[in-house]
Amino acid sequence: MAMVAERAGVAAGTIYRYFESKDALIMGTYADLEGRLLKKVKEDFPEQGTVREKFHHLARVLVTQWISSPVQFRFLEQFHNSPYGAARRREKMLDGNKDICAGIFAEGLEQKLIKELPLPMLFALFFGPLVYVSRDHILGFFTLDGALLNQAIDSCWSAVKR
Amino acid sequence: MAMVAERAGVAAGTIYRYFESKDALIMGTYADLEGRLLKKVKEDFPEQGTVREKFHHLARVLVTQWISSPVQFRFLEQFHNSPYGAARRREKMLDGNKDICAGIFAEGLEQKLIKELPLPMLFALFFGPLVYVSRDHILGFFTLDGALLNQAIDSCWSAVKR
Amino acid sequence: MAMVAERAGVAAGTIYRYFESKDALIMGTYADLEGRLLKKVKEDFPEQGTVREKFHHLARVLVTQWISSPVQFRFLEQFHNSPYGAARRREKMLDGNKDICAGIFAEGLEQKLIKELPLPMLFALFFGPLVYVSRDHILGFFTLDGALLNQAIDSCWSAVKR
Amino acid sequence: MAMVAERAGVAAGTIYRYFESKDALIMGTYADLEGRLLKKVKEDFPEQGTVREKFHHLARVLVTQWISSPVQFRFLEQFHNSPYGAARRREKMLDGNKDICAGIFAEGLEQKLIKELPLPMLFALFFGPLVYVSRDHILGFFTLDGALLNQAIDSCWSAVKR
DNA sequence: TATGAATGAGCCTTCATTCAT
DNA sequence: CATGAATGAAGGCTCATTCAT
Repeated sequence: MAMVAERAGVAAGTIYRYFESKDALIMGTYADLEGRLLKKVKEDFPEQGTVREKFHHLARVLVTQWISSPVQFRFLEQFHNSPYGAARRREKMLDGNKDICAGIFAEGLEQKLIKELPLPMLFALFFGPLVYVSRDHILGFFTLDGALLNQAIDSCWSAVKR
Repeated sequence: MAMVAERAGVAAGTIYRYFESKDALIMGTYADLEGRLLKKVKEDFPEQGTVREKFHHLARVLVTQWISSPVQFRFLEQFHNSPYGAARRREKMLDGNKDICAGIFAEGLEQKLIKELPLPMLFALFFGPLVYVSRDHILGFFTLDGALLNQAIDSCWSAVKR
Repeated sequence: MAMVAERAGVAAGTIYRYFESKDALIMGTYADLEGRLLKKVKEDFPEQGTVREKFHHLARVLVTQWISSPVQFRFLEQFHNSPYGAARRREKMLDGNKDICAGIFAEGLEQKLIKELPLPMLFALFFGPLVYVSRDHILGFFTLDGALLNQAIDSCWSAVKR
Repeated sequence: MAMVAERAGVAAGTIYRYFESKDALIMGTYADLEGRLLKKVKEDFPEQGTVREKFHHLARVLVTQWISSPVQFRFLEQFHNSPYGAARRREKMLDGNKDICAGIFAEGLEQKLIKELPLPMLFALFFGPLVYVSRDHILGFFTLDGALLNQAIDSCWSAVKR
């Protein structure tokens, strides 16, 4: 909290006018980040395109965003790996509100284009590699240029498509 | 450290005779865990089998181990996500010592069975989903029975194979 | 201070237009409360009664007020136990202004009805038990009905009378 | 806690090896103090004396102790006025273990020497003035010499005796 | 070699007070 | 006059590490 305050150029106590606690700050920051990410996804979204095109769009936008701001990516990763990340997912599963990702999977399933597997597994197959690929790019283990990203997304598509 | 000492049945200070610091303890624990994991992989390893069979064996053993001991899985995950995990990988890349996983990929590449992509990317495509699938099983988002595990591994194989 | 402001329906800073500091607010609140208490004592005060009757009236009114509003009682108690309580008493001793309580004691002394002891000691003998009895009633250690209150006051009277 | 540590000549963290929390430190300190007080009461206790003599002994020892160490007296007072003091009393009432004070009251009641009133009320009548008298002596409102103390105790006895 | 008491920097949070608006 | 955002010292507590025994 001290570091956050310092970077924000305010005193430590000031944070607590805007966030009830450290946890609230983390949750709020996550929600904000996710919102901005999804907003980017919705821009130029190929509403009329094929499912495959939608997946490509989604994946490309996400990965592009992630690797363009490593600090945010680290934050998202850590959030997902924390108990709060798990809690958030559990909540999300309960309220029927499909988010945009789940929507694309649903469409793919409906059209019998992708495998009939539990949704979390489809997510794992499709997003797992994208997250790892982004991380390794950020860490410098290899360079993810446009061509490689395309191949990565194709591979993910291969994993989930029938 | 206090908890570790207590579980070990020794005094807090004793740890420091065996490990220079908390970090060293974590690194050592990781190395030990990884060693045991790889040992399990080597048991019944289909030395004479096809590359695909080797991948299947590797994946099945790993996932089985992971989900059979969630605490260890959490530890491995956290380690990989920490700066020390990255440091370790960097070191590994430098010394030419191929570990068993890299070996299988090398074999697949040699036989032109899998895509010609940077090794970290192949790892991401193959192991990313496996890790995520294991995590979601542990968190209870779905149940990974034998059939689903098979489909998961097949999907991962689809992602990396030519 | 934040809570006080909220209950008062004003902003936090507004308090400082009316009270110089938290301490001043506390002192002012105490003075107000004491004033109201003494006002109640003066209503129906048996100006023509015996000293014993005056003591009874005084004690009954005070205890009745105290236990009818536990929050105020807590405040008075805490105030008396604080350095400010002591300071206030010291000031009071200096200015010759006898308050109503001291007046009754003076009358009793004059009429040789009560023991010749230092005033603070007479106060202790008479009010100490009343405060404690009120506190224990509020805390629920016993129930102070009218009969018990009468006995309590009689006992206090026994303690100070010759 | 910082001040306690400093006075104890240890680092802040050291306290927590001996007391689980600030509350535990307070409770422990109180128990210790009370124990020492009661030990003093038991020395030279007139086991064969009359109830009145026992009360006199008890009161004299307590007041003498209190005023001989004002800091401890302040602590005891604050403790009794805190929620923990109330909680402690409640616990004590539940376990039948009569403490030495309650024992003397019981004896007095048995011998029909003191009024039949609820125990908390008898405590209030007898100890209330003693506490107040000690406090006022410590604050310098008057000087409690041996003679005055005797009169105070006699007065308290008058308050509770039949 | 093992112990475990001691350390102290650091953590999150609160709250009386100020001051530009 | 009132506001309320900002302040920052202080609070209780944790924990990796050290060192005399």
